[in-house]
Amino acid sequence: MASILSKRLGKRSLLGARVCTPSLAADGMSIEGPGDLTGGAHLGVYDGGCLKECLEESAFPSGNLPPSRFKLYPGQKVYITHNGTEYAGLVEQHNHVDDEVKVLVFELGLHLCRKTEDVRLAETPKTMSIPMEQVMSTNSDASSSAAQRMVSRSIDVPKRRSDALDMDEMMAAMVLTSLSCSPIVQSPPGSDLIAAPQVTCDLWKESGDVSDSGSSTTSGHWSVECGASTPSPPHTETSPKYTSEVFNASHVDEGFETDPDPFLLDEPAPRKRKNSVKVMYKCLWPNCGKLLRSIVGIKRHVKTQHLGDGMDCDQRKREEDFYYTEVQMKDESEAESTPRSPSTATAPLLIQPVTPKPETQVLEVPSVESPLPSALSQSAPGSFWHIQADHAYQALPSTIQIPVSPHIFTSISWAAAPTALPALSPIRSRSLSFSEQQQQQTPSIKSQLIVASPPRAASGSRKVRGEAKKCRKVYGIEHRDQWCTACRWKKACQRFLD
DNA sequence: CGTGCCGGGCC
DNA sequence: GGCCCGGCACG
Repeated sequence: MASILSKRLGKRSLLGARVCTPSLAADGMSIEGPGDLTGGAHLGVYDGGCLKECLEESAFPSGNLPPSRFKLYPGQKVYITHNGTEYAGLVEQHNHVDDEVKVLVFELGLHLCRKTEDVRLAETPKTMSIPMEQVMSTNSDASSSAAQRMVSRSIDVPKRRSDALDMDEMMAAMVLTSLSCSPIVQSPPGSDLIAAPQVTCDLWKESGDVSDSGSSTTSGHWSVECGASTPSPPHTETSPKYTSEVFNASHVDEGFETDPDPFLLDEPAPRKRKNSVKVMYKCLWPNCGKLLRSIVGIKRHVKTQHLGDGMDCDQRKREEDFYYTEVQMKDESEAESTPRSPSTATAPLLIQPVTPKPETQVLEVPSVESPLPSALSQSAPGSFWHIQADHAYQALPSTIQIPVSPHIFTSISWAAAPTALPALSPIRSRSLSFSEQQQQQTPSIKSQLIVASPPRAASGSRKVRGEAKKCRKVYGIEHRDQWCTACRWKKACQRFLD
């Protein structure tokens, strides 16, 4: 039945139905109206309450509804103007073909025929809640209370509104969802987010991108890592950097660079950083290693700095992905907002490659390696010097001591570290001559020795007890006066050297 | 536990 | 610098 169809349409239509025109009313029964019945019509509904009440209540509501195509159902309460007076009535019949409505006006006891457009609908909020089923079942029934109920179902207007609302909400939700889902991904087009429906597509697309980059998979990490979530701190210096990057094509630095794109800063990246761990994207291009906060940023970097315009879009895009990797950096100090020099920037940070790409290996090397040597070079020398002093204290020729005693090894290992130092004093050099030779012969073990030796120095510095007899043993405690001086002094025996 | 001797104090 | 000794490591 057409009514069903129209009803459905009506639901969708936002328009309220209002039909009468003031001037018209005077005509009485004849109704003229628009031919179009298909439009969704919202009819006021009246649940069989008293007419009077309806009149009072509905006098205005219907008026608010814009005149338009609508459908009237038997039993539906409407208002019509007759002889200059408005009367409430019930729809008896709605002739779609002629677009006329037959209305029963109780007050006059008349059946009036009016054009649809001249009929004003009485609408009540109550009707909104009426379920569809009711409507469906009552369609064909023109009389009886059932008809009245039917009317109620027509209340689509409000419902429709809710629908619209839902749609809006959904849209909003989708946008939000996409935002939250694809934190880092947001491409420079972040501004697009503002846009409506179309955006959605892009967003979803983007989200896919996100997972692609691996950020989505790492979300677990974030949740695990607790800590102060640091929403992107103000990066005031970013702007300048950005400009420099943009304008200086040859600009290549390994430094820690904040994301140049202001849009990206406030986005997902901050969110992801639930704790102090932050995700960065590192350029894998040889000798570059640039760090950026966002995928977009790194992509752009790779594109502009390394790939250039040589290749076509597709190829370039693939290349972009290839030349950067995601890394998690543990940022203990909140210094992230301040620029750092290349050397200091990476050291305190824990760089943890997230992506399985082989290139990631490269990342760790620089940051981890650099601090190590420096630490050793600083600590080792001190111990070394101390040892040397000890040897000197005993006033024994270094050439003899070193080869003879098991300490040799120790000495050598220690010596290795100092060699790293550019300048050795003549004295030191002399005492080290032996060990230095060793070191030159086996440069490859240098690092090992360096690492192992420090601990030894502490405990191993003590001279191993010699096998030879000592003065004490020889002469006995009774003849202490016959001991060598060293023995008397409880020093290393010089008479019976091992 | 005896011994070797380092590290350090006293003069 | 000579002398002495507490204390540790080693066997």
